Amino acid sequence: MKVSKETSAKHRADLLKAASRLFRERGFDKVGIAEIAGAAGLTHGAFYTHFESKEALCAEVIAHTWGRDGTALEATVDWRTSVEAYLSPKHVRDRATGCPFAALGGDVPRESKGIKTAFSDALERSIDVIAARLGREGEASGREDAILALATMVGALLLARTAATPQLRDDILDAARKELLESART
Amino acid sequence: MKVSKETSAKHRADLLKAASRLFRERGFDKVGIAEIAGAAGLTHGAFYTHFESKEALCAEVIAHTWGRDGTALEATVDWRTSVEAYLSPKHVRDRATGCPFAALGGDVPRESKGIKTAFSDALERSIDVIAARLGREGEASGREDAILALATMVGALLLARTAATPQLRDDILDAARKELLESART
DNA sequence: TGTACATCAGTGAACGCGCGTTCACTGATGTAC
DNA sequence: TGTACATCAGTGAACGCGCGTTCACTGATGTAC
Repeated sequence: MKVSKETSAKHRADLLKAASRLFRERGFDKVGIAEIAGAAGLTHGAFYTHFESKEALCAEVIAHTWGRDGTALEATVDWRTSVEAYLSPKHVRDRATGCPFAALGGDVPRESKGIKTAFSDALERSIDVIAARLGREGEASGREDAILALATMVGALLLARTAATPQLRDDILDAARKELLESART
Repeated sequence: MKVSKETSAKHRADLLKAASRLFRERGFDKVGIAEIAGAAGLTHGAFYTHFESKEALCAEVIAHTWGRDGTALEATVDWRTSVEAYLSPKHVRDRATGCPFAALGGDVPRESKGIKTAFSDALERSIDVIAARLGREGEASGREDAILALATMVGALLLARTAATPQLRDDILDAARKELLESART
């Protein structure tokens, strides 16, 4: 049965939201259309009135995910607090609501061009955002520092998530946190 | 038809080798048993005389991959050369023969416990190897430095592989290389 | 404002396909005599 | 050393299953009068 325009728009947003969480938690391949639709309170058939294909959804999800509950890097809190939240056991656990770079970055090179482009654009924007936060008054090295900080954080989070023991996980988080907060103080 | 013990052992090694390359290139989910068997010159049925299941293969592949053409971190060349090889456009391109942490690290948290354990063990060993290479005469901070270096390298390689332009790719590689070679000189 | 009707978001059965896995069979290997 | 036979690695057809996608149908929406 038909629903109102507002309801339909909400359903589309719900599909994106559900896909964003599920993809980050389990990857593009391990989540089906039916499960995404179900999480949004719909059946799988309705999915195709909102998206042309699963691949189209993936690309749109990527563009959509940043600016939501994503990286915690664009937050209004100070840099130190952002780094501590990023490199926390909680973020290691909460893949579904965490950083998309760490959750999906490894999958992107295997996917289609549309997905790769959307991801790369988000990466460029994130670098700019971090550079703006790190940069002290027209410093030329802003971009380089931002890239280095992002790479270290993403790498540490990724490896921490593969650690089988809390000990190893915390060693990784601690090593990265120490470095990032020290270099920020300079 | 039956084959000799030596041939059978070679077939098993060939299956592991083919799976190691294919998994790193395309991930566990996007590679099928038939394709792995085919790459090893066998049919899919033969696979099950060597491995109990695909999952069992995955776990064994992880344990098997390090110490082969893996990370380039255990090489006989000096540290600077290792870092430059790791953070090179060639390594960005050659996923199939490159670092398993960057290629499969993102998938590991989604997989079974056996896979996670195998991966975590390899991570511990790699940290030790790097610590031994970095450590200067009984330095206490060896492990921490090793973790930081590995996280930065893995994060940079992962992000560089998602970059849609050579410009962004090289910016990422350059930023990480600069940092790693500077901090090694101290 | 009220009525008639075209639109179209959502439903659920159905499809083709590829995957992991099983199994009856084959024939070379390697062992027992 | 030579022969007979049990073993078992490899083959390829077949299986059940879940997936992405399609489509005839439904009925509430929203528009034309």
